[in-house]
Amino acid sequence: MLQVAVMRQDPGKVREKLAVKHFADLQLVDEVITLDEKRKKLQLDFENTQSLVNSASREIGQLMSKGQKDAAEQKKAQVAGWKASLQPIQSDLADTEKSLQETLVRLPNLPSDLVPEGRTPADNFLVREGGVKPNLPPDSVPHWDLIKKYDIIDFETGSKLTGSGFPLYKGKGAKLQRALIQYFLDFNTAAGYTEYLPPLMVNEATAYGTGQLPDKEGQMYHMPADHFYLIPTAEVPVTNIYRDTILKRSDLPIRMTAYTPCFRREAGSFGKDVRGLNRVHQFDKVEIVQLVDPAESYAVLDSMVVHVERLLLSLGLPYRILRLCGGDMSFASALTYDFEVWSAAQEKWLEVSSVSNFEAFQSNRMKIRFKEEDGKTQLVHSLNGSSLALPRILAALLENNQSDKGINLPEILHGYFGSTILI
RNA sequence: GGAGAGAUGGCAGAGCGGUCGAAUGCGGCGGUCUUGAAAACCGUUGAAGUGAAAGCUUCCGGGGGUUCGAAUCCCUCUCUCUCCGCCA
Repeated sequence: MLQVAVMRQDPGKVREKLAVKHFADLQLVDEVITLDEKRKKLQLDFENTQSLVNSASREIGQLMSKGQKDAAEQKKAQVAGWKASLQPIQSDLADTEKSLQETLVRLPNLPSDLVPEGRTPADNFLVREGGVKPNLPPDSVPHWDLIKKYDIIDFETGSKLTGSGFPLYKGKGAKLQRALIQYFLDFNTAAGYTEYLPPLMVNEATAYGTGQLPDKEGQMYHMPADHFYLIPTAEVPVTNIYRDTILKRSDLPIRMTAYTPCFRREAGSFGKDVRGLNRVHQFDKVEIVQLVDPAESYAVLDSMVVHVERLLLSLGLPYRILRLCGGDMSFASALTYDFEVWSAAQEKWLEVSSVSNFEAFQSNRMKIRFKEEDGKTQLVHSLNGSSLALPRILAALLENNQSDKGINLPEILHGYFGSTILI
Protein backbone atom coordinates (compact mmCIF):
# COMPACT_ATOMS: atom_id res chain seq x y z
CA MET A 1 0.00 0.00 0.00
CA LEU A 2 1.36 3.39 -0.98
CA GLN A 3 1.78 6.04 1.68
CA VAL A 4 -0.66 8.91 1.37
CA ALA A 5 2.01 11.37 2.49
CA VAL A 6 4.17 10.41 -0.50
CA MET A 7 1.28 10.87 -2.88
CA ARG A 8 0.36 14.22 -1.41
CA GLN A 9 3.91 15.43 -1.72
CA ASP A 10 4.34 14.81 -5.44
CA PRO A 11 1.25 13.45 -7.18
CA GLY A 12 2.73 14.14 -10.62
CA LYS A 13 5.71 11.95 -9.94
CA VAL A 14 3.45 9.21 -8.56
CA ARG A 15 1.34 9.22 -11.73
CA GLU A 16 4.48 9.15 -13.85
CA LYS A 17 5.80 6.13 -11.98
CA LEU A 18 2.48 4.31 -12.14
CA ALA A 19 2.50 4.82 -15.89
CA VAL A 20 5.79 2.88 -16.08
CA LYS A 21 3.85 -0.06 -14.69
CA HIS A 22 1.15 0.58 -17.31
CA PHE A 23 -1.33 1.22 -14.57
CA ALA A 24 -4.38 2.73 -16.22
CA ASP A 25 -6.47 4.27 -13.44
CA LEU A 26 -4.22 7.25 -12.80
CA GLN A 27 -7.16 9.32 -11.59
CA LEU A 28 -7.09 7.18 -8.43
CA VAL A 29 -4.14 9.26 -7.30
CA ASP A 30 -6.27 12.37 -7.23
CA GLU A 31 -9.12 10.46 -5.65
CA VAL A 32 -6.84 9.42 -2.81
CA ILE A 33 -5.67 12.96 -2.24
CA THR A 34 -9.22 14.33 -2.32
CA LEU A 35 -10.48 11.65 0.02
CA ASP A 36 -7.59 12.22 2.38
CA GLU A 37 -8.32 15.94 2.51
CA LYS A 38 -11.94 15.22 3.21
CA ARG A 39 -10.92 12.75 5.88
CA LYS A 40 -8.73 15.32 7.56
CA LYS A 41 -11.44 17.94 7.60
CA LEU A 42 -14.03 15.55 9.00
CA GLN A 43 -11.58 14.28 11.56
CA LEU A 44 -10.88 17.80 12.71
CA ASP A 45 -14.61 18.51 13.04
CA PHE A 46 -15.08 15.33 14.94
CA GLU A 47 -12.17 15.93 17.27
CA ASN A 48 -13.14 19.48 18.09
CA THR A 49 -16.65 18.50 19.03
CA GLN A 50 -15.51 15.40 20.86
CA SER A 51 -13.13 17.58 22.81
CA LEU A 52 -16.08 19.71 23.99
CA VAL A 53 -17.97 16.59 25.02
CA ASN A 54 -15.00 15.23 26.91
CA SER A 55 -14.33 18.35 28.89
CA ALA A 56 -18.03 18.83 29.66
CA SER A 57 -18.21 15.25 30.89
CA ARG A 58 -15.33 15.92 33.22
CA GLU A 59 -17.10 18.99 34.55
CA ILE A 60 -20.27 16.98 35.10
CA GLY A 61 -18.27 14.58 37.21
CA GLN A 62 -16.94 17.44 39.31
CA LEU A 63 -20.39 18.98 39.70
CA MET A 64 -21.87 15.66 40.75
CA SER A 65 -19.23 15.14 43.40
CA LYS A 66 -19.98 18.61 44.74
CA GLY A 67 -23.67 17.78 44.77
CA GLN A 68 -24.63 20.46 42.22
CA LYS A 69 -27.21 18.34 40.48
CA ASP A 70 -29.02 21.07 38.58
CA ALA A 71 -25.87 22.47 37.03
CA ALA A 72 -24.89 18.96 36.07
CA GLU A 73 -28.22 18.31 34.39
CA GLN A 74 -27.83 21.52 32.44
CA LYS A 75 -24.46 20.37 31.16
CA LYS A 76 -25.89 17.02 30.23
CA ALA A 77 -28.44 18.69 27.99
CA GLN A 78 -25.66 20.65 26.32
CA VAL A 79 -23.64 17.50 25.72
CA ALA A 80 -26.67 15.79 24.21
CA GLY A 81 -26.80 18.56 21.63
CA TRP A 82 -23.15 18.15 20.67
CA LYS A 83 -23.52 14.44 20.46
CA ALA A 84 -26.40 14.76 18.06
CA SER A 85 -24.30 16.90 15.75
CA LEU A 86 -21.47 14.42 16.11
CA GLN A 87 -23.42 11.54 14.67
CA PRO A 88 -23.48 12.52 10.97
CA ILE A 89 -19.85 13.62 11.12
CA GLN A 90 -18.88 10.29 12.55
CA SER A 91 -20.61 8.20 9.93
CA ASP A 92 -19.33 10.41 7.16
CA LEU A 93 -15.81 10.05 8.55
CA ALA A 94 -16.13 6.28 8.69
CA ASP A 95 -17.36 6.15 5.09
CA THR A 96 -14.57 8.41 3.92
CA GLU A 97 -11.92 6.34 5.66
CA LYS A 98 -13.35 3.20 4.14
CA SER A 99 -13.32 4.48 0.59
CA LEU A 100 -9.88 5.98 1.09
CA GLN A 101 -8.62 2.57 2.15
CA GLU A 102 -10.38 0.85 -0.74
CA THR A 103 -8.90 3.26 -3.24
CA LEU A 104 -5.46 3.00 -1.72
CA VAL A 105 -5.24 -0.78 -1.94
CA ARG A 106 -6.01 -0.66 -5.65
CA LEU A 107 -2.83 1.25 -6.38
CA PRO A 108 0.27 -0.82 -7.16
CA ASN A 109 3.71 -0.03 -5.81
CA LEU A 110 5.82 2.54 -7.63
CA PRO A 111 8.63 1.06 -9.71
CA SER A 112 12.15 2.14 -8.81
CA ASP A 113 14.19 4.27 -11.20
CA LEU A 114 16.06 1.16 -12.32
CA VAL A 115 12.96 -0.45 -13.79
CA PRO A 116 13.15 -0.54 -17.59
CA GLU A 117 10.27 0.69 -19.74
CA GLY A 118 8.26 -2.04 -21.35
CA ARG A 119 5.12 -4.04 -21.45
CA THR A 120 5.91 -7.73 -21.97
CA PRO A 121 8.53 -10.25 -20.89
CA ALA A 122 10.33 -9.48 -24.15
CA ASP A 123 11.08 -6.01 -22.75
CA ASN A 124 12.88 -7.29 -19.66
CA PHE A 125 16.48 -6.23 -19.31
CA LEU A 126 19.07 -9.01 -19.44
CA VAL A 127 21.45 -8.35 -16.55
CA ARG A 128 23.77 -11.30 -17.14
CA GLU A 129 24.00 -14.95 -18.02
CA GLY A 130 26.05 -17.55 -16.23
CA GLY A 131 26.88 -21.21 -16.36
CA VAL A 132 27.42 -23.25 -19.47
CA LYS A 133 24.65 -24.64 -21.63
CA PRO A 134 25.24 -28.34 -22.22
CA ASN A 135 25.52 -29.85 -25.67
CA LEU A 136 23.00 -32.62 -25.53
CA PRO A 137 23.16 -35.61 -27.85
CA PRO A 138 20.40 -35.74 -30.47
CA ASP A 139 18.48 -38.47 -28.67
CA SER A 140 17.96 -36.30 -25.60
CA VAL A 141 14.45 -36.02 -24.26
CA PRO A 142 12.47 -33.51 -22.19
CA HIS A 143 12.07 -34.01 -18.46
CA TRP A 144 8.59 -35.53 -18.62
CA ASP A 145 10.03 -38.45 -20.56
CA LEU A 146 12.93 -38.78 -18.13
CA ILE A 147 10.46 -38.73 -15.23
CA LYS A 148 8.71 -41.73 -16.80
CA LYS A 149 11.96 -43.48 -17.63
CA TYR A 150 13.27 -43.31 -14.08
CA ASP A 151 9.80 -43.59 -12.55
CA ILE A 152 10.31 -40.70 -10.16
CA ILE A 153 6.99 -38.84 -10.47
CA ASP A 154 3.57 -40.37 -11.08
CA PHE A 155 1.41 -37.61 -12.54
CA GLU A 156 -1.49 -39.93 -13.33
CA THR A 157 -1.88 -41.15 -9.78
CA GLY A 158 -1.48 -37.57 -8.53
CA SER A 159 -4.45 -36.69 -10.74
CA LYS A 160 -6.37 -39.64 -9.35
CA LEU A 161 -5.69 -38.56 -5.77
CA THR A 162 -6.39 -34.89 -6.26
CA GLY A 163 -6.42 -33.54 -9.79
CA SER A 164 -4.05 -32.55 -12.55
CA GLY A 165 -1.09 -30.50 -11.42
CA PHE A 166 -0.64 -32.37 -8.16
CA PRO A 167 2.42 -34.51 -8.73
CA LEU A 168 3.06 -37.67 -6.77
CA TYR A 169 6.80 -37.94 -6.19
CA LYS A 170 8.05 -41.46 -5.84
CA GLY A 171 11.19 -43.30 -4.80
CA LYS A 172 14.33 -41.45 -5.90
CA GLY A 173 12.19 -38.56 -7.08
CA ALA A 174 10.86 -38.06 -3.58
CA LYS A 175 14.33 -38.41 -2.15
CA LEU A 176 15.80 -35.91 -4.58
CA GLN A 177 13.14 -33.38 -3.52
CA ARG A 178 14.10 -33.91 0.08
CA ALA A 179 17.79 -33.56 -0.80
CA LEU A 180 17.21 -30.28 -2.64
CA ILE A 181 15.09 -28.83 0.16
CA GLN A 182 17.70 -29.80 2.74
CA TYR A 183 20.52 -28.32 0.68
CA PHE A 184 18.71 -25.05 -0.05
CA LEU A 185 17.85 -24.54 3.60
CA ASP A 186 21.42 -25.30 4.67
CA PHE A 187 22.70 -22.85 2.07
CA ASN A 188 20.38 -20.13 3.36
CA THR A 189 20.97 -20.66 7.07
CA ALA A 190 24.72 -20.63 6.43
CA ALA A 191 24.20 -17.13 5.00
CA GLY A 192 22.53 -15.95 8.21
CA TYR A 193 18.88 -16.64 7.49
CA THR A 194 16.83 -18.07 10.36
CA GLU A 195 14.86 -21.14 9.41
CA TYR A 196 11.09 -21.23 9.91
CA LEU A 197 8.49 -23.89 9.26
CA PRO A 198 5.26 -21.89 9.07
CA PRO A 199 1.58 -22.84 8.88
CA LEU A 200 0.49 -23.73 5.35
CA MET A 201 -2.90 -22.11 5.79
CA VAL A 202 -3.37 -18.47 6.68
CA ASN A 203 -6.28 -16.32 7.73
CA GLU A 204 -7.64 -13.33 5.87
CA ALA A 205 -5.60 -10.73 7.73
CA THR A 206 -2.38 -12.50 6.81
CA ALA A 207 -3.38 -12.93 3.17
CA TYR A 208 -4.26 -9.27 3.11
CA GLY A 209 -0.94 -8.26 4.66
CA THR A 210 1.24 -9.43 1.79
CA GLY A 211 -1.29 -8.31 -0.81
CA GLN A 212 -2.83 -11.63 -1.88
CA LEU A 213 -6.13 -10.15 -0.82
CA PRO A 214 -8.12 -8.42 -2.06
CA ASP A 215 -6.59 -8.64 -5.54
CA LYS A 216 -5.46 -12.17 -6.11
CA GLU A 217 -8.13 -14.03 -4.25
CA GLY A 218 -8.83 -16.28 -7.25
CA GLN A 219 -5.26 -17.55 -7.28
CA MET A 220 -5.42 -19.09 -3.82
CA TYR A 221 -7.20 -22.19 -2.62
CA HIS A 222 -9.81 -21.20 -0.07
CA MET A 223 -11.26 -23.20 2.82
CA PRO A 224 -14.65 -21.56 3.23
CA ALA A 225 -15.61 -23.38 6.43
CA ASP A 226 -12.76 -21.75 8.35
CA HIS A 227 -11.96 -18.73 6.16
CA PHE A 228 -8.43 -19.97 5.60
CA TYR A 229 -6.31 -19.85 2.47
CA LEU A 230 -3.64 -22.31 1.39
CA ILE A 231 -0.45 -20.34 0.98
CA PRO A 232 0.76 -19.64 -2.57
CA THR A 233 4.26 -19.00 -1.20
CA ALA A 234 6.06 -19.00 2.15
CA GLU A 235 6.39 -15.26 1.74
CA VAL A 236 2.84 -14.90 3.04
CA PRO A 237 3.14 -16.44 6.52
CA VAL A 238 6.82 -15.54 6.95
CA THR A 239 6.55 -11.81 6.19
CA ASN A 240 3.44 -11.62 8.39
CA ILE A 241 5.39 -12.88 11.39
CA TYR A 242 6.26 -9.26 12.04
CA ARG A 243 2.90 -7.75 11.16
CA ASP A 244 1.95 -4.97 13.62
CA THR A 245 5.34 -4.87 15.28
CA ILE A 246 7.71 -2.09 16.09
CA LEU A 247 11.26 -3.39 15.94
CA LYS A 248 14.41 -1.88 17.34
CA ARG A 249 16.91 -0.64 14.83
CA SER A 250 19.36 -3.18 16.23
CA ASP A 251 16.91 -5.98 15.29
CA LEU A 252 17.50 -5.19 11.62
CA PRO A 253 18.17 -6.78 9.26
CA ILE A 254 15.81 -9.66 9.90
CA ARG A 255 16.59 -12.59 7.64
CA MET A 256 14.22 -15.53 7.40
CA THR A 257 14.07 -18.62 5.28
CA ALA A 258 11.39 -21.26 5.02
CA TYR A 259 10.60 -24.36 3.06
CA THR A 260 6.91 -24.85 2.28
CA PRO A 261 4.75 -26.48 -0.31
CA CYS A 262 3.05 -23.78 -2.38
CA PHE A 263 -0.49 -24.00 -3.67
CA ARG A 264 -1.64 -22.10 -6.72
CA ARG A 265 -4.84 -22.46 -8.64
CA GLU A 266 -3.25 -21.09 -11.83
CA ALA A 267 -6.67 -20.54 -13.27
CA GLY A 268 -6.50 -20.01 -17.02
CA SER A 269 -3.22 -21.85 -17.64
CA PHE A 270 -3.22 -24.35 -20.46
CA GLY A 271 -1.24 -25.81 -23.33
CA LYS A 272 2.40 -26.70 -23.47
CA ASP A 273 3.29 -24.38 -20.59
CA VAL A 274 1.71 -26.81 -18.19
CA ARG A 275 3.47 -29.89 -19.55
CA GLY A 276 5.43 -31.92 -16.99
CA LEU A 277 6.81 -29.79 -14.18
CA ASN A 278 6.59 -26.46 -15.96
CA ARG A 279 3.46 -25.41 -14.09
CA VAL A 280 1.76 -27.31 -11.30
CA HIS A 281 -0.79 -26.54 -8.58
CA GLN A 282 1.33 -27.80 -5.71
CA PHE A 283 5.08 -27.43 -5.62
CA ASP A 284 7.91 -27.12 -3.14
CA LYS A 285 9.84 -23.94 -2.66
CA VAL A 286 12.41 -22.52 -0.29
CA GLU A 287 11.97 -18.82 0.26
CA ILE A 288 14.14 -16.06 1.69
CA VAL A 289 12.67 -12.92 3.26
CA GLN A 290 14.39 -9.87 4.70
CA LEU A 291 13.15 -6.88 6.68
CA VAL A 292 15.69 -4.07 6.51
CA ASP A 293 16.49 -0.43 7.08
CA PRO A 294 15.15 1.52 4.07
CA ALA A 295 18.55 3.07 3.46
CA GLU A 296 20.01 -0.37 2.81
CA SER A 297 17.26 -2.14 0.92
CA TYR A 298 18.78 -1.85 -2.55
CA ALA A 299 22.17 -3.06 -1.38
CA VAL A 300 20.35 -5.95 0.29
CA LEU A 301 18.47 -6.67 -2.93
CA ASP A 302 21.78 -6.94 -4.76
CA SER A 303 23.14 -9.25 -2.10
CA MET A 304 20.09 -11.48 -2.39
CA VAL A 305 20.57 -11.65 -6.14
CA VAL A 306 24.16 -12.74 -5.61
CA HIS A 307 23.01 -15.27 -3.02
CA VAL A 308 20.57 -16.93 -5.41
CA GLU A 309 23.11 -16.77 -8.21
CA ARG A 310 25.66 -18.66 -6.09
CA LEU A 311 23.08 -21.30 -5.37
CA LEU A 312 22.41 -21.80 -9.08
CA LEU A 313 26.14 -21.88 -9.82
CA SER A 314 26.61 -24.57 -7.18
CA LEU A 315 24.01 -26.66 -9.00
CA GLY A 316 25.86 -26.20 -12.26
CA LEU A 317 22.77 -24.92 -14.05
CA PRO A 318 23.03 -22.36 -16.87
CA TYR A 319 21.01 -19.33 -15.87
CA ARG A 320 20.21 -15.75 -16.74
CA ILE A 321 19.16 -12.84 -14.60
CA LEU A 322 16.54 -10.41 -15.85
CA ARG A 323 15.48 -7.09 -14.49
CA LEU A 324 11.76 -6.99 -15.05
CA CYS A 325 10.23 -4.17 -17.03
CA GLY A 326 7.35 -2.09 -15.69
CA GLY A 327 4.69 -4.14 -17.43
CA ASP A 328 5.95 -7.52 -16.25
CA MET A 329 6.44 -6.66 -12.57
CA SER A 330 4.14 -7.72 -9.79
CA PHE A 331 1.68 -5.38 -8.12
CA ALA A 332 3.65 -4.96 -4.91
CA SER A 333 7.19 -4.84 -6.22
CA ALA A 334 9.42 -1.81 -6.72
CA LEU A 335 12.19 -3.75 -8.44
CA THR A 336 12.32 -7.41 -9.39
CA TYR A 337 15.02 -9.68 -10.73
CA ASP A 338 13.90 -12.94 -12.25
CA PHE A 339 16.19 -15.95 -12.47
CA GLU A 340 15.69 -18.42 -15.26
CA VAL A 341 17.50 -21.70 -15.84
CA TRP A 342 18.11 -23.20 -19.24
CA SER A 343 16.11 -26.35 -19.76
CA ALA A 344 18.29 -27.91 -22.44
CA ALA A 345 15.94 -30.47 -23.96
CA GLN A 346 12.91 -28.19 -24.06
CA GLU A 347 15.29 -25.47 -25.20
CA LYS A 348 13.61 -22.84 -23.12
CA TRP A 349 14.25 -20.69 -20.09
CA LEU A 350 12.31 -21.59 -16.95
CA GLU A 351 11.73 -19.11 -14.14
CA VAL A 352 13.05 -20.55 -10.88
CA SER A 353 13.34 -17.46 -8.70
CA SER A 354 12.04 -13.96 -8.42
CA VAL A 355 13.82 -11.59 -6.07
CA SER A 356 12.06 -8.35 -5.23
CA ASN A 357 12.34 -5.23 -3.17
CA PHE A 358 8.89 -4.11 -2.01
CA GLU A 359 10.26 -1.05 -0.27
CA ALA A 360 7.59 0.09 2.22
CA PHE A 361 4.63 -1.22 0.22
CA GLN A 362 4.09 -4.37 2.24
CA SER A 363 5.29 -2.94 5.53
CA ASN A 364 2.83 -0.08 5.23
CA ARG A 365 0.00 -2.56 4.95
CA MET A 366 1.34 -4.76 7.70
CA LYS A 367 2.58 -1.94 9.91
CA ILE A 368 6.05 -3.39 10.28
CA ARG A 369 8.11 -0.57 11.69
CA PHE A 370 11.30 0.13 13.54
CA LYS A 371 12.30 2.80 15.97
CA GLU A 372 15.17 5.10 15.20
CA GLU A 373 17.65 6.16 17.87
CA ASP A 374 15.91 9.54 17.99
CA GLY A 375 12.65 7.79 18.82
CA LYS A 376 10.95 8.18 15.46
CA THR A 377 9.24 5.14 14.06
CA GLN A 378 9.39 4.38 10.38
CA LEU A 379 8.42 1.58 8.05
CA VAL A 380 10.95 -1.14 7.24
CA HIS A 381 11.58 -2.26 3.70
CA SER A 382 10.70 -5.85 2.90
CA LEU A 383 12.32 -8.08 0.31
CA ASN A 384 11.93 -11.65 -0.71
CA GLY A 385 13.08 -14.20 -3.20
CA SER A 386 12.94 -17.86 -3.98
CA SER A 387 15.98 -19.93 -3.28
CA LEU A 388 14.67 -21.89 -4.99
CA ALA A 389 11.47 -23.22 -6.56
CA LEU A 390 11.98 -26.95 -6.92
CA PRO A 391 10.03 -28.32 -9.90
CA ARG A 392 11.73 -26.35 -12.62
CA ILE A 393 15.11 -26.90 -10.99
CA LEU A 394 14.38 -30.60 -11.13
CA ALA A 395 13.30 -30.30 -14.76
CA ALA A 396 16.55 -28.58 -15.70
CA LEU A 397 18.68 -30.96 -13.65
CA LEU A 398 17.08 -33.94 -15.38
CA GLU A 399 17.28 -32.56 -18.88
CA ASN A 400 20.72 -30.99 -18.70
CA ASN A 401 22.43 -33.91 -16.97
CA GLN A 402 20.93 -36.85 -18.82
CA SER A 403 23.25 -39.55 -20.11
CA ASP A 404 23.20 -43.20 -21.14
CA LYS A 405 24.02 -44.18 -17.59
CA GLY A 406 21.54 -41.99 -15.81
CA ILE A 407 21.15 -38.44 -14.49
CA ASN A 408 24.50 -37.14 -13.29
CA LEU A 409 23.88 -35.04 -10.21
CA PRO A 410 25.91 -31.95 -9.35
CA GLU A 411 28.61 -32.61 -6.80
CA ILE A 412 26.99 -30.53 -4.08
CA LEU A 413 24.01 -32.89 -4.02
CA HIS A 414 25.98 -36.15 -3.80
CA GLY A 415 26.02 -36.17 -0.03
CA TYR A 416 22.43 -35.02 0.30
CA PHE A 417 21.15 -37.54 -2.22
CA GLY A 418 23.46 -40.36 -1.20
CA SER A 419 24.61 -41.01 -4.76
CA THR A 420 26.36 -39.28 -7.64
CA ILE A 421 23.87 -40.45 -10.20
CA LEU A 422 20.15 -41.06 -10.42
CA ILE A 423 19.48 -44.35 -12.21
C1' G B 1 -16.36 -31.24 21.72
C1' G B 2 -17.79 -30.15 27.47
C1' A B 3 -16.65 -27.11 32.21
C1' G B 4 -14.04 -23.09 34.31
C1' A B 5 -10.39 -18.88 34.38
C1' G B 6 -8.23 -15.06 31.79
C1' A B 7 -6.57 -11.22 27.74
C1' U B 8 -3.92 -4.07 30.48
C1' G B 9 2.41 -0.39 28.06
C1' G B 10 9.15 -4.14 25.88
C1' C B 11 8.15 -7.82 30.07
C1' A B 12 5.77 -8.74 34.89
C1' G B 13 1.57 -6.89 37.32
C1' A B 14 -2.30 -3.19 39.91
C1' G B 15 -6.58 -0.76 38.52
C1' C B 16 -13.68 2.09 43.22
C1' G B 17 -17.96 4.02 36.19
C1' G B 18 -15.56 10.34 36.81
C1' U B 19 -8.02 14.68 36.32
C1' C B 20 -6.47 6.66 34.16
C1' G B 21 -2.90 6.76 28.82
C1' A B 22 -3.25 3.97 33.09
C1' A B 23 0.01 2.52 40.06
C1' U B 24 4.26 -0.49 41.05
C1' G B 25 8.47 -3.61 39.75
C1' C B 26 11.92 -5.18 35.94
C1' G B 27 14.11 -3.79 31.47
C1' G B 28 15.67 0.57 28.16
C1' C B 29 17.59 5.64 27.84
C1' G B 30 19.86 10.17 30.27
C1' G B 31 22.33 11.99 34.61
C1' U B 32 24.86 12.10 39.73
C1' C B 33 28.67 9.28 42.10
C1' U B 34 33.37 6.38 40.21
C1' U B 35 40.05 6.10 37.30
C1' G B 36 36.35 2.78 34.78
C1' A B 37 32.36 -0.50 35.83
C1' A B 38 28.77 -2.36 39.28
C1' A B 39 25.65 -0.84 43.20
C1' A B 40 22.87 3.25 44.94
C1' C B 41 20.21 7.68 43.93
C1' C B 42 17.59 11.28 40.51
C1' G B 43 15.09 11.93 35.97
C1' U B 44 12.99 9.84 31.62
C1' U B 45 10.64 5.87 28.77
C1' G B 46 3.82 3.11 24.35
C1' A B 47 1.40 3.90 19.40
C1' A B 48 -1.51 6.52 15.60
C1' G B 49 -3.81 10.98 13.51
C1' U B 50 -3.58 16.42 13.30
C1' G B 51 -0.73 20.78 14.17
C1' A B 52 4.85 25.33 13.47
C1' A B 53 4.05 24.51 18.59
C1' A B 54 1.09 24.25 22.82
C1' G B 55 -2.57 21.23 22.46
C1' C B 56 -6.56 18.15 20.82
C1' U B 57 -8.47 13.23 19.28
C1' U B 58 -8.17 7.83 19.19
C1' C B 59 -6.12 3.15 21.15
C1' C B 60 -6.19 -1.18 27.90
C1' G B 61 -7.47 -8.68 22.55
C1' G B 62 -11.48 -7.51 18.01
C1' G B 63 -16.55 -5.73 17.21
C1' G B 64 -21.13 -3.80 19.22
C1' G B 65 -24.07 -1.70 23.38
C1' U B 66 -25.46 1.04 28.22
C1' U B 67 -23.94 6.12 30.21
C1' C B 68 -23.09 13.07 30.37
C1' G B 69 -18.63 9.89 31.23
C1' A B 70 -16.17 2.81 30.32
C1' A B 71 -9.70 -0.37 31.15
C1' U B 72 -13.82 -0.79 34.76
C1' C B 73 -20.97 -2.65 33.39
C1' C B 74 -23.67 -5.71 29.30
C1' C B 75 -23.61 -8.64 24.54
C1' U B 76 -20.65 -11.04 20.93
C1' C B 77 -16.28 -12.92 18.46
C1' U B 78 -11.20 -14.46 18.66
C1' C B 79 -7.20 -16.22 21.32
C1' U B 80 -4.59 -18.19 25.81
C1' C B 81 -4.49 -21.20 30.28
C1' U B 82 -6.52 -25.30 33.66
C1' C B 83 -9.59 -29.76 33.97
C1' C B 84 -12.42 -33.62 31.12
C1' G B 85 -13.29 -36.18 26.43
C1' C B 86 -11.26 -37.56 21.59
C1' C B 87 -6.79 -38.14 18.92
C1' A B 88 -1.44 -38.12 15.22
